[in-house]
Amino acid sequence: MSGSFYVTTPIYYVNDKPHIGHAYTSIAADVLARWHRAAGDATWFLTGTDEHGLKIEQAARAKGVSPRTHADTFAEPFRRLTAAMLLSNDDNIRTTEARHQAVVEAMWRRMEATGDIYLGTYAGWYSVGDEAYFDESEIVDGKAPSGHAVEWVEEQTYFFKLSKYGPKLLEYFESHPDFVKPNSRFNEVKRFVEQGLNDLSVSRTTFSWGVPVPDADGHVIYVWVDALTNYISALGGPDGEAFKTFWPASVHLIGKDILRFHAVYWPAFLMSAGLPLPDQIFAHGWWTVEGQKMSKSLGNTVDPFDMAERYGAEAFRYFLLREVSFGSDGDFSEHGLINRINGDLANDFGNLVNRSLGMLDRYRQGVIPARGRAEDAEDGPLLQAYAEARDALHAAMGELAFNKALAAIWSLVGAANKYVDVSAPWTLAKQGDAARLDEVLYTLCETLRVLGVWLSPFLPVKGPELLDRLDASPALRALSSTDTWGQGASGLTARKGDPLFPRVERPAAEDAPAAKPAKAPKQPKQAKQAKAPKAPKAPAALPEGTIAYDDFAKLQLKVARIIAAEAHPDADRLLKLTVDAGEAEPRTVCAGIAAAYAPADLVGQTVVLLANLAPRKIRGVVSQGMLLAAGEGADTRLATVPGELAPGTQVS
RNA sequence: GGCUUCGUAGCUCAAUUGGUUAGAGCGACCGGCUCAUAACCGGUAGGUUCGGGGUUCAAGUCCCUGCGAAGCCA
Repeated sequence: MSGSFYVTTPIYYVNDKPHIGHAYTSIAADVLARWHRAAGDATWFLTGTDEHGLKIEQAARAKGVSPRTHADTFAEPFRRLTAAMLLSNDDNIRTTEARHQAVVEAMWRRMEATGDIYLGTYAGWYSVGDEAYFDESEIVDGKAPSGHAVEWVEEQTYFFKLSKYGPKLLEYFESHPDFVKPNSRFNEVKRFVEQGLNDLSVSRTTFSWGVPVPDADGHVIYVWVDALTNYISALGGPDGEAFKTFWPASVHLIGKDILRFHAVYWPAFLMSAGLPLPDQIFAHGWWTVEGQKMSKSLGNTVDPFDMAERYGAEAFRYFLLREVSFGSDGDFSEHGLINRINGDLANDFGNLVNRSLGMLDRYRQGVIPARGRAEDAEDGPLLQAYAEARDALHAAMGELAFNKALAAIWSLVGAANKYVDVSAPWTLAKQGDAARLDEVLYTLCETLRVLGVWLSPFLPVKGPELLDRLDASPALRALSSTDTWGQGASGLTARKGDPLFPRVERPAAEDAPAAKPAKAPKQPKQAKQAKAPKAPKAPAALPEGTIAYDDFAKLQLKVARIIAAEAHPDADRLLKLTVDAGEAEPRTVCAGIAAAYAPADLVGQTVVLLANLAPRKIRGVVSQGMLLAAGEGADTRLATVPGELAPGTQVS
């Protein structure tokens, strides 16, 4: 199935810092690019920055720097995204580059030659914030629908005969049912075009930071003509070598906010210029953060650099693509991220690698054995899981269903963990059944190899690292080497190594959600309530993490007396305490203070108990609360209460 | 205001052209194993499929209506 594959992200507007949305699009594009490279396709992955426009010009002026300097400064973090998110982009175009501007000019001339550009007068309300004109009827309270300020502008501008392309676009949509994904978005586009298109004003005279209109002093080419053209200017334009190989693009990945520009304007420009249209435009969804809409004013934007640093870029990549279906909105939370890391990456996958290579190491000194004796009843389910996962994975990648692709891969991880259980290599080793043990270990190594290949596009460091440990040759890393079972070589020496994905500790504050207080009203409502009344109030300048008194009041802190203490039966670091909190029954509480206190020293101490913490089973003992303490290890000290306060007394 | 989509187990989501006892993951509970990263495997958990009405031999799956949410357009 090798051919050519060209994937793009939007060029990111440099008036903003990179956030989770930018990272998301780029990561998705990266996974596609890596997948297609592994499949042997000639692949090109383009990202870039949009650096023109009135907003940039004004922001630069406000800072007293040149637009160029401003653009340079703000483009830099976007370029760092490549290293931080482990992107494999082949190019990173900037609209301020000469190679781009030349192609924009060429595009203009082509459209002009077709007779689609004419000079006219535009009068209307212009919003700098939206970079768009609004009709009188759209103005709400003297402002743009977005709330941005507008000003009345009358200017001579060039127009593009967009109206002429309505029928052609509809015809094209009809014959290309996969042109826009998801389908619901395609429907929106169709409806928009069906309503009739107005000609589009495609030049500006109100600013100069852009590509000049050829032979028309004072006119600058409309930002979207400029911006969209990046997809071909990066290929050298219509006459470029790369253009011949890679155009039309296989897929433009975009956020749903810029769908119309990509699905209506861009195709119309291309038609006018006599160029082929991209195969597909895929609009993905938005991320909310901890249930709330992401916004600068709320200060809850997710910084991808921060996430990569704290949890690893791969874990972040995995979470974003696994958590929701591409095309739907999703919610980002650290709680969810940690669940994915610990559950999927550490427990399921990482541990599978660790236990498998551990046994190979122990029983075969790390040498991947030749096939031994198969047992259909035991091997069958795993081989079937492999075949099903393989087919599901290919199907899912074909439709950009990354979450399904990962689910398919994890179904094989699950089957392999079960296989270890059922085949019980440790028993085979004890019994000396070498032929069977060989087969089982080979099977596990082959599974790991397949997983390594499949996961490499998603986990571009840990995937190859696993293959390194398996001593896999380049041929054994190609996607095609996983098309049929058993291509993995015997006789190679594998290295066990450290756990691929260590479990991450949940921040103490994160623990609360485990109690799961029946999540009351749904997010959107909360968001609105929180927003409407709060909006006028500037977010108070309180330190991050500040809580309201009400939040504190939720904690039931009580004085308690320790009436018994003993070592926890199944955990070295814990003590099992019995405390009197002034209630009918004494409580059992597990505390991680074994290193600091001997049980006998504790009886009779008066301490502080968090009494309304959800009970939790800790290594087999149900702990009904938590004692306040400070310090770590042997330096831990319980918070004690001097004197003789009665157990049950409220601490406030 | 018009149009579109959606509302399924505590949470996130599945359910071929309407068709047998509505599924999975996470969480919870119980049990098993010991190779492994307090990991892994198994089992259980009974959700009026938002409410109401209708079509049909049969509806989560079609129609009407009410409520709620989201999106596009004006």
